Amino acid sequence: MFSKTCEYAIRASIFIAAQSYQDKRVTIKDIAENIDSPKSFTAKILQILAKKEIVHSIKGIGGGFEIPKENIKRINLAQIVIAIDGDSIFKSCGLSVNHCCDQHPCPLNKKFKSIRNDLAKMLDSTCLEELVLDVNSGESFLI
Amino acid sequence: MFSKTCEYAIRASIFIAAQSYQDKRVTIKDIAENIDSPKSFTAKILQILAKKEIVHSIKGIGGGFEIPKENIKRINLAQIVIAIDGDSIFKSCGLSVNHCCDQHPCPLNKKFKSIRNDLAKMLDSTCLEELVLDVNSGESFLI
DNA sequence: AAAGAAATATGATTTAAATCATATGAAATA
DNA sequence: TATTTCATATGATTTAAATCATATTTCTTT
Repeated sequence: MFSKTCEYAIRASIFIAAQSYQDKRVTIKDIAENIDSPKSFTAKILQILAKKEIVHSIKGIGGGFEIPKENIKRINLAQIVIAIDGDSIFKSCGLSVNHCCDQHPCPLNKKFKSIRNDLAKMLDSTCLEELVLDVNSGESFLI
Repeated sequence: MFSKTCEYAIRASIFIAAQSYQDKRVTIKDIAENIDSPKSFTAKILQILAKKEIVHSIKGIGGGFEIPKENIKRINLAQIVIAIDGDSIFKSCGLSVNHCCDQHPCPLNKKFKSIRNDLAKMLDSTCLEELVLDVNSGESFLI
């Protein structure tokens, strides 16, 4: 469904948000350990998220990553997915038929659109905050 | 969503079925040309489909691939997807969290399950026949 | 100002998927 | 039975994603 990169991005974002929610800033090492991801690879992903202003990075001693509390409500999964994988998951043809569209549909066009729409709706309506609450209350896990 | 291999498998199956529906047998070359896929790669995929008895292969002059008419009704997309990609798409965690399950759910477990179920339902309820009819009537395209 | 701790930037390596190429085997027909 | 046409089998190559490694930059603290 998502690329591994995107999965790590989502898990990292949730973790950072969960810590920021408790006023804690986290380093790459913290993140990698707590979401069980390769450290350098995670660093690369965080750079992208920082550039897209999904996470905020602070260099130097005491630095790390955080997500301002106001943003935890505002950031949704769709933004993260788009930042990493682009919007192909929302638009691309399920059978990779060239130029598949309503005027020139693949045999699955209609049925796929419905599922893709559900996915898009879900990603769009799921903000970090609700995921953070679940993680912080021990109802769900990142590892 | 699906691997490229699986996409080719689905398109090839639809094409073969569409031709079989009109009592025509097709060669690998025909298939590759008509679904715009790499020929040798397609051959490899067809071997798998033949072993899983989704398509029927006939060697020698006049040979090729076909899907017996009775089967065009019976074969659904889920069977093809499982033959190629396995059932991971129906079961795997959207965030690749280790051992994600109801007792140890990732933050997206619930929401993903709902979408995966819709997908499974769609693949299960879509048989080759309905796709073939669309293709043969010119309503949808494989290329 | 110096030292240390952090992110950033870049490039190399590994792995897996996708693709290409070719030799082999089986069936039909002449 | 020889030849041709097809699928089958196998392995090599390419490509892209994932991972690893390291040098550089920035910031903080002393």
